[in-house]
Amino acid sequence: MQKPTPDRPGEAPSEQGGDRHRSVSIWDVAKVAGVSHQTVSRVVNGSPRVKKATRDRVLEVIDELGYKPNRLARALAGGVVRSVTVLTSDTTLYGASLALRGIEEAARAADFAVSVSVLDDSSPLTPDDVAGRLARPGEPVLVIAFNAAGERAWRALPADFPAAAVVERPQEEHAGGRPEAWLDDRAAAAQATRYLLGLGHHTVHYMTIPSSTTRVGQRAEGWRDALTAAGHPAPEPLDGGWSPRSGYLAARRVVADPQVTAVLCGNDDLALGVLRAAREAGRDVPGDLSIMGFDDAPYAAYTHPTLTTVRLDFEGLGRGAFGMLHRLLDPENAPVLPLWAEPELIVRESTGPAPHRTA
Amino acid sequence: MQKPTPDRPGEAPSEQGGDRHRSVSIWDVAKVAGVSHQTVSRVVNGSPRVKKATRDRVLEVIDELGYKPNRLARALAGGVVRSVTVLTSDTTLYGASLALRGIEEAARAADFAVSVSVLDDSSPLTPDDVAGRLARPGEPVLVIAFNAAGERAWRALPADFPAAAVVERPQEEHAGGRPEAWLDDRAAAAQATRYLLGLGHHTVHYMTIPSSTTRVGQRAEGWRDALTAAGHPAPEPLDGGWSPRSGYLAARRVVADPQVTAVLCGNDDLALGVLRAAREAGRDVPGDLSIMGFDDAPYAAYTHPTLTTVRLDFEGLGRGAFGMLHRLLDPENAPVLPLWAEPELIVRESTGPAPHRTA
DNA sequence: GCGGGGGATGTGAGCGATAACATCCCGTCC
DNA sequence: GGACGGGATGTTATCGCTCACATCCCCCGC
Repeated sequence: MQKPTPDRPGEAPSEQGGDRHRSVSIWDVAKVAGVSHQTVSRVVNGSPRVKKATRDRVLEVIDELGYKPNRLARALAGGVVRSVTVLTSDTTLYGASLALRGIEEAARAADFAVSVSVLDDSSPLTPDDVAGRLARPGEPVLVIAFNAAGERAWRALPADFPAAAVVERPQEEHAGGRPEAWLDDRAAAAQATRYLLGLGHHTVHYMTIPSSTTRVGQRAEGWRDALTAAGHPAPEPLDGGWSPRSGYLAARRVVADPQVTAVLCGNDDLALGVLRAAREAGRDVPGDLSIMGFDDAPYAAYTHPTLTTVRLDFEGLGRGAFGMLHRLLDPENAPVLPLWAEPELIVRESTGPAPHRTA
Repeated sequence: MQKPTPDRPGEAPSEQGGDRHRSVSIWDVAKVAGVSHQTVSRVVNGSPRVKKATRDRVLEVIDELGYKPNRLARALAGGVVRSVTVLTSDTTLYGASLALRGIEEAARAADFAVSVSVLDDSSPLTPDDVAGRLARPGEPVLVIAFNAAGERAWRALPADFPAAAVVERPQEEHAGGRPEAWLDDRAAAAQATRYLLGLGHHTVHYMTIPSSTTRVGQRAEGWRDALTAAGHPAPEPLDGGWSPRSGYLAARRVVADPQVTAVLCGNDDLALGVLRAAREAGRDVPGDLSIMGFDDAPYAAYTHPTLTTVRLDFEGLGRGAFGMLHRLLDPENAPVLPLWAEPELIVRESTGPAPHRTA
């Protein structure tokens, strides 16, 4: 009489008092329900080839015992994946943090676990390094590539990884390539520039955010596009960073120049810094100078003056990127169609008609 | 000599062309190095009982093959942990996002993987639910409990989980309890209030952020403490939310009251909203009305007027919380002593002497 | 009445590591 | 010179789960 019920291989013959904290496993459920562990596995994974009666009983036992599948074991055994690692370079950047939130939401809805691994500029980012950040080889990856570190990670990622990214612009070289979600910043910047030109400004200056791509960002290109299309030469862009402080520092000189009547900034933080520089230089906004941001940060509607900006749907973008990855993993997964909202111009107080030219 | 090299149990006798993508495992290293998998494991885990020569050879092979231990397998087998799940309710709140960053930094330094699970208000948060979010039972947890959802999660967490939290205030009931990291908001708010009273304001109003605890937050208490200590009755607090918009809405009425000359806000976003409300009501800041924030968000130094606020070291707090957890897991882990910086009053333009009383 | 299909289940072999215990080897000590 | 002791390694059992394949059973058709 070795086994009345198919005993768990290593089941201790003693009573259950022994182990302090072992959680209920698939075997426990199987034993109570009087089926094999594999049947339980089938029920848990929704296999169709289980008789209804059996399935119901197993479900009942699962509920009764409070069984939760162990993600680790599942992944180890090579089952369905259900986890993503997000590679991002800064969880506090407005766009990145929203994208992360979007990813997390979508992932949770799909019952995926989300790991976050932060890239700093010093990390090597060889394929090996990236692989080392994963919970297990072959785990799906989402990269938030809004800046150089993110972009590098995205490039470093071996092509055979299941991965998707939120990027500033699609990679043309890898056209065959991997799924990427992006916002049409270029068009949005062009629209913003046209809007400013339409107000009568002779030209529009642009302050850059550090771009993920080597030379110029999408926003800068859109700005240049619009200027060129309107027959205006593009002035030299101003190098900004991400913070209000960097905007302030970069703007101090230019803002004093009366020839400059409109500045489009790569994000709202920069715009805020420029706003302050303008005020210190004694220029009225928007009377003497129009200042425009990008992103529509929550505070943009409450600064003084309130910021004209472009609203970007970073959260939707994150959700979309996850959706793409999800579909990549299994084409069954419906790609939610209207993935994210288009950029939208939000006109507030910081921009206005060009001043009368006195020169 | 039964087996020249101890073959891996299920090793396919065919050549290695078969499997496409299996990563190198401990067995592969063992075979190449001519030792048992266990010896490799010992080397990887720094066990002292391996001869130097052996260790060196194994390390060499590890390097040559690019072997990386599989976290999943490691965890499954009950080895050292090296992963944390962070429970947070909103990755975009300033404090929470910084705390998350701090946690991630510290975790990475300790070679821990970080998972993030976002709590929404609707999640049930029974112990079972929390357990379901973990990669595996017994995984360490860090809770960012700045608001109600986070606080609920922290309470719901069974006491036998290895866990730590970043909280608004220590839980007195569970005094025996679990490690918690917090900033002395109460003292900071009291200090802020005293500062305002010192400017000659007859009283100070307070606008709350949604508190994690049932009735009032730490900041509100500190404010009340200071008022009481100075012999002033505390006016009814204003209910704010987290956003500039909510601050604006909540302030519109009060701000018109000339009796109100100083408002301390639960965070900078609220202060920004109040600032706008004040401007719309025609009140000069800081001439007629002093407005003060909390947090020292990056933009606070660039608003108009710039915001007097309290700088809080959320990032350090996150690092500290991880440190506590790390030590909890293994007392060996040195508790980095100066865990985080104390709150610091940052005086800028939005506060000033009380106006002369005309009434 | 019997060989065939399937559907419903069970069995056994790993996944990649660690823990616990079993060996092996070699220098010491009596 | 042999038993002893301990460091260096090897072996085996597990962790909790999924795969691939083996069974088993029942119903159908000729």
